[in-house]
Amino acid sequence: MRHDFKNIEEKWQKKWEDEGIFHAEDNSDKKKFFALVEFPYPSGAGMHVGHVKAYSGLEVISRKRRMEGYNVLFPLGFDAFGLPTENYAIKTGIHPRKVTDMNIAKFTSQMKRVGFSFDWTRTVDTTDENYYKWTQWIFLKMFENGLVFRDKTLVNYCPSCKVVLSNEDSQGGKCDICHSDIVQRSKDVWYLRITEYADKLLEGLEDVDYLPNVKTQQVNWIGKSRGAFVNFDVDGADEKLRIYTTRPDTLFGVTFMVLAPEHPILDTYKDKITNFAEVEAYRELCGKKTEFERTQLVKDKTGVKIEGLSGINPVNGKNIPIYISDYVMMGYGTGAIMAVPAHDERDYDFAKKFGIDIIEVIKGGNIEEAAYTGDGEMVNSDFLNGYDNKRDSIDKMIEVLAERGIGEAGVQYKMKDWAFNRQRYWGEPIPIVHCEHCGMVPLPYEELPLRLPEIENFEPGEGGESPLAKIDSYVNCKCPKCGADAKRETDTMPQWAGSSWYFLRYIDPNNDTCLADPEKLKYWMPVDWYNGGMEHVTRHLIYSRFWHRFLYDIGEVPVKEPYAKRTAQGLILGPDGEKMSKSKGNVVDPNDVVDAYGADVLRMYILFMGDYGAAAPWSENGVKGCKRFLERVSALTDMVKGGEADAELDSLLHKTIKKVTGDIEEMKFNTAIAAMMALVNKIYEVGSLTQDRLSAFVRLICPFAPHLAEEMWETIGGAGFASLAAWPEYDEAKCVDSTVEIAVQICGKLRATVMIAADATAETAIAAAKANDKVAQALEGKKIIKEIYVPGRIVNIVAK
RNA sequence: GCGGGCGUGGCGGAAUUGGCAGACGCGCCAGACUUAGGAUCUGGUAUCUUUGAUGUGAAGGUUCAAGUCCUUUCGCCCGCACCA
Repeated sequence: MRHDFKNIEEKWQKKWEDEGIFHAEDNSDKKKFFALVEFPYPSGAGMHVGHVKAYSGLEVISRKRRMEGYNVLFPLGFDAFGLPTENYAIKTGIHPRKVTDMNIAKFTSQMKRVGFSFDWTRTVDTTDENYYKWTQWIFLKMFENGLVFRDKTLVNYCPSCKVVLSNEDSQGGKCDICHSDIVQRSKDVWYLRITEYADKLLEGLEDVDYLPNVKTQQVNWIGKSRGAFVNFDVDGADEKLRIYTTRPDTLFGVTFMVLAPEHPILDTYKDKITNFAEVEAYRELCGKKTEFERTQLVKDKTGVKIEGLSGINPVNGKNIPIYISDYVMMGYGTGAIMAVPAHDERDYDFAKKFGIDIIEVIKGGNIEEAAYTGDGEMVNSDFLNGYDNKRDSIDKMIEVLAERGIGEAGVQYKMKDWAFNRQRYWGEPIPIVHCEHCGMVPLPYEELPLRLPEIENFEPGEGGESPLAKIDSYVNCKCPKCGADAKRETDTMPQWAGSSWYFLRYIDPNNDTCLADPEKLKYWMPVDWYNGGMEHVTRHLIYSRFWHRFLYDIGEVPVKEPYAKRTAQGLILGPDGEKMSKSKGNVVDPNDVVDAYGADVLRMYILFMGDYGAAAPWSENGVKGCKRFLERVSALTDMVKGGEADAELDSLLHKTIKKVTGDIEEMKFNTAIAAMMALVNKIYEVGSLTQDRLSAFVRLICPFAPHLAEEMWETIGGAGFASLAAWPEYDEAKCVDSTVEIAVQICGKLRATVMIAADATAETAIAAAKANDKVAQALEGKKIIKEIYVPGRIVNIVAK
């Protein structure tokens, strides 16, 4: 019997929806399970196979949890603000609102066809004014708590998208949206003070169950380092030059200093700098380099010596030259460094090029040839001589120096404050008014949401200003504080704003008096399991942990960390093993697979193709294999017979239930499916099975192939929905074989296998092994030195 | 450069964490049923000089026993990257 997947899939999807069987209950005594997947950006291209893989993991786990009796919240929404929609609107003239609605409708119907068990009654849309009202509300709360500021600094700017980007959005010097080169521009922009939460974000990682590499990546991104700030007197200036170093132990090796080209002290003392023209020329040269070029590690250092100013080394009073060079960044530390060429590779390269002294202060290397960055005994260091920077910690060094009034302990982070704005239309308006008298004034909470105005032209301004700046009726307003004429902020929030708290809104999606009801938050939070892509680890995952921790600090949410557990799925590669892309023409459309093979086959194949966390190439033949398997499964209803169950088959069934139950929890879906395939092969070999064995199998496969499972469940007269039936249990006793086949090795080489009782003693096992012909033959004339029996596994006899 | 990971048949991948390497699937080979097979079913399928030997990128080592642990080395992928 061939099953008609099109009809049965439509039939069950409709029944599930009509009866609302996947709706999470709000006031329940049941144990809760909150499963979260990263909500999609509803692009015009529709659903991608990557979406299916990203959601299928927790889909299976959520379905299993429901069958285990949990109250499951497994929602999906749409992260719909963003540039692609806006660019499409610019190109076609269709309003972003319309484009978004169309795309959401398309995505929703495609998701439903896959049979995902999302609770569609809790969908959120970040572009809905009832949603972004609360995004704005959180922004104002941050403003109120001093976490929002405006600063004119060098920012990452994408000339193609005409927007300012955060550090997270310009990794590798490329725009995260269009991949063109980022340039540095001086601009007045909004920042969120995420650095204030750096330590809290680090500490929070200790209490959560994240994949180890997710944790390490976040730790590295935050990049906390401990060191010391040291002030150097400047000959020729009446202010001190402050530097940050993680190696205060090498202070006696300092032979020069380097400033970032943008360092403000240069402008303050430009009259004293006799070669200021040269300095200006070098600055101009650096300005032309992109941030990416500038951060490339290059052996060939460039720089200019500052004539007229020199530094004084605080430990020995020596006069040392000051240089500017672009290998020092204004954005990290103080924008100035003490250079120790003997023990730092970059300083070494610079000193070699400019002919500066190299003084060894740590023994262990050969400074004639290269910088020595290792540990060792300290020399040429006056009062520090005899210390060993391996034995004595950096903290000890800082202490010794501080006693002499040199430097103080300090901490630095690689993470920078979050540039929080886009000069575009399709984003949350920033609810701030600029008033001549009162400065930056937040909109009163009761005036939220601040709606996006209806406009015709979405094109951003040439000078990088928001299209909203052209709308006078929007810009001109009254100051909420003094009532005078004022101007509204025209920047909008970046893409990541709406996604920084969306999981909270699923809990209470229609609440219009607060983010979400505190009682409901208490029941549902934290998210029990969050699955998503590795690409979000240093963006969304950091941002949303920051927002959530802030909301905790102001008492809006009941738990510190939003996500108790975080896993990640691997990419699906094209059939050629390359990353799928339109230009390579290797994209597989999941909708075609659903059309040709059905949703169950698609789901099954995506989970079977390999390790869930690893990348794996698509294979059309692999899809066919899964189709074949499901055909064989569907025919099982014809094989039901009464009478006694086959004992061997029964045992395998219980082992399979145990295996699948455990594998799902570890996201080892591929081996779970392999075990079910092996079971089906065995059933075919036996030729029949009993009704209750089939019932158990149908429930077992239900999370993977739910439509087929429902159909079979109905055929065999199961009550209600298979999706809500009890998860099959296994009998531990039946998972243990009474007799086992064990391997017999002689000197580590396999010679035979023998059947013995599972609970056999070492003596009987070894005796049984020796009784084997081949073993006896191999042992003939040899002296037995050692006999090993590993229960249920192996006998190894060592003989000479 | 730093951090993380990986390397197993023709292919995707398994291996109870030190205990019979290659589960399961694909592909391939043979057979059955067929007018037909790119459908279905059954059997086979690591390699070789096949009573045996050799095999998990390479070379050493620990062990009764190594894909798994240690050392060295080669190659690939991902993240960060002149972070002072």
